[in-house]
Amino acid sequence: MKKDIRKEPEKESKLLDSGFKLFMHKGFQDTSIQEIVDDAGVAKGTFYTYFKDKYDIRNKLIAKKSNKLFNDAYKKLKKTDINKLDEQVIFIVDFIIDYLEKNKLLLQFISKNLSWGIYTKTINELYQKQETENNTILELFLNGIKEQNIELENPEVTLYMIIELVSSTCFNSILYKEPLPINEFKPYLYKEIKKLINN
Amino acid sequence: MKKDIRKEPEKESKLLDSGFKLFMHKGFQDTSIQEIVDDAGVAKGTFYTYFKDKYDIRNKLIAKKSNKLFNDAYKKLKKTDINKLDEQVIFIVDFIIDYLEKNKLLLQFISKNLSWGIYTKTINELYQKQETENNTILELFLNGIKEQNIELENPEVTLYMIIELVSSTCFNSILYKEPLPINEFKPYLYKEIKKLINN
DNA sequence: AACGATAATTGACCAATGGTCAACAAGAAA
DNA sequence: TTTCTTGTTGACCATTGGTCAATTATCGTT
Repeated sequence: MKKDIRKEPEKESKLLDSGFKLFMHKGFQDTSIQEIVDDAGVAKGTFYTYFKDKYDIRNKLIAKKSNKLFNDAYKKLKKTDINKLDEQVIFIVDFIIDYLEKNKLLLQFISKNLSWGIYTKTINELYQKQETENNTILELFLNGIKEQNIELENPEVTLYMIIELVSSTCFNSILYKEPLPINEFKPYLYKEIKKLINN
Repeated sequence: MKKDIRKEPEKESKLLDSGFKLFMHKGFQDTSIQEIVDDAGVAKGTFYTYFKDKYDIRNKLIAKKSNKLFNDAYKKLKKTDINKLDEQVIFIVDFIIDYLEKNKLLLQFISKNLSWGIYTKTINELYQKQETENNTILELFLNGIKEQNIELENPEVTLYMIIELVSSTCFNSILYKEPLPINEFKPYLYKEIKKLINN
């Protein structure tokens, strides 16, 4: 028997849009499901055919938005002719910082609700349903290391540390100006990234 | 007129204990205030004379527990004769990792609920009410730099990056074994800490 | 000791919300 | 058309965070 797919993707994406809009302006806790479905123009019960619960829509939103941001950065990099690995990484970091600085609400939303476990789990789910693109930065990184003869004991771990260092410090630098406002903080950060890559 | 202080600190600490116990075993969301006050043996209203709301008790718990852990590490360090700055920092990091590895529930609680803004704000409040000790690692770090003639452009920023790198990566390594289980991950981390301090 | 003032405590009560489900609608297959 | 599956609806429920008027305990003052 063929599986019947009648679920309209429009409804899900409408709910996602409404959820995102409301989470941005009112925060996750202060947004009720009733408000989301009202905004999306569907009944409350419908919400629960597309999402397991309130956390489910939040996780999917974070995963999608983060992933899009990341892929945009990667696409823009491919249009440049930057060819040194450390500069490539810094280009991507810079793109992401700029974007988040201009979208502090998004950053706030991500940093308040993101946790590594949730993120990887949801990204994985979306990837298996082919609703998201692959993890391109790892490829970039591994290729760069091969081509440029960079010696790293464990590239995956190095990349991981760079990502963590960037995200945790930049979030604070942009949102709370701690320990420095982002523009003063950048040089230190980039120096450390170079150190991590070039030994 | 003298200020009347009749509030019993016992009640507050009983509520904190009950809250901690329940948050550990049932999680923050699944613990109701009714359960906390029942466990502490007070009425619901009393809760709200000691804490502004449910988030308030959570923030105070995180701040207190994190602070205690940190100070325990520092006290133990002072009993050793480690005198190189990078080794001192690694000693403290090691102490904290060990502790959190043995108390995964606490780590989970902290990492799920901690955000930098909340943390610094709450620590600051507690410090002003003299309910917590001072920020000793910064002193250690600055003293070490002076005594050992280490050259760092901006020591505060370096220390900050070390703390962020350690916390974000170790949390994931212990809880999710990503990118490596903590024991395999440690060498990479310590190498990077040394790089950060020694250039 | 007695009194008044202030602060702490209580628990019934309320409003809001996350989630359920029986009934209904719409479309596909026969 | 009839049947079956899947999507949709919104009234309804249980739970919970937070309030507040009334009560009790404690301190300073006379």
